[in-house]
Amino acid sequence: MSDTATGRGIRKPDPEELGALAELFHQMSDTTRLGLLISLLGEETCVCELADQSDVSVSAVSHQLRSLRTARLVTGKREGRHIYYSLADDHVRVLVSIGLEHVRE
Amino acid sequence: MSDTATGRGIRKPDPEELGALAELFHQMSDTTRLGLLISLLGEETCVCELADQSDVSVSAVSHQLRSLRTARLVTGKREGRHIYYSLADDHVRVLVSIGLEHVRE
DNA sequence: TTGACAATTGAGCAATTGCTCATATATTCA
DNA sequence: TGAATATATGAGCAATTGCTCAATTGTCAA
Repeated sequence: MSDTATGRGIRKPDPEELGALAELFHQMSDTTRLGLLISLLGEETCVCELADQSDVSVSAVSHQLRSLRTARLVTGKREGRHIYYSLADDHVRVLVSIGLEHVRE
Repeated sequence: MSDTATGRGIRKPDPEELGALAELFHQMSDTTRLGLLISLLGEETCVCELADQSDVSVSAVSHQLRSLRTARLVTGKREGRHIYYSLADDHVRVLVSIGLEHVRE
């Protein structure tokens, strides 16, 4: 069997995958970005509303959304003056869910 | 229902939980620490062997293990001159697994 | 066109991070 | 005891980070 290296069926990542994985967790490691992601677990939300919900400036939110966008964790679509952001896929939902389970136990 | 705020059954974390969650992901956001955690997905391993497997110094590994220990992601037990580290619980395994799924898709 | 609102962007700065190097502690064995 | 090995730790430094502030772009409506 090829995945005994890590036990229980996880194939050890090569350096490139390791870097990408670290980057994924890095995006979720800051309270501002993590808060944005958690807000987006619900419905798609515009920047100004995200800024209201968190307690950081619109500018700071926009900077962090850019980071999340570049890392392909969120996507935005313009509707008139507003840009509505949403989660790019469902992995974030699962990661947050497991993470919270850990933190709350 | 109380968990619609985030959709699909995740209750929104309070600020303290948010901080703890960010800290959890922070521990996994550095390639050195993440590499250590992934090494520990297999069997418990001593510091010198962890240092061999990664490509950082023993000192750097020890520093990062301290960080992981403080965050309660790993535990160490001494056996003679060696200290064998292992994962504190199974959440890391699941997080790495889901994360890799995301990165590899 | 003009004004107001929404969002992005770049520069700059304080705080944090992860390493190295030197030193200290712990354990075993001769 | 003293030497050798394993690990931990503190200081210090370069690199990174996340914010603010000011300026810019995009969109709508009067």
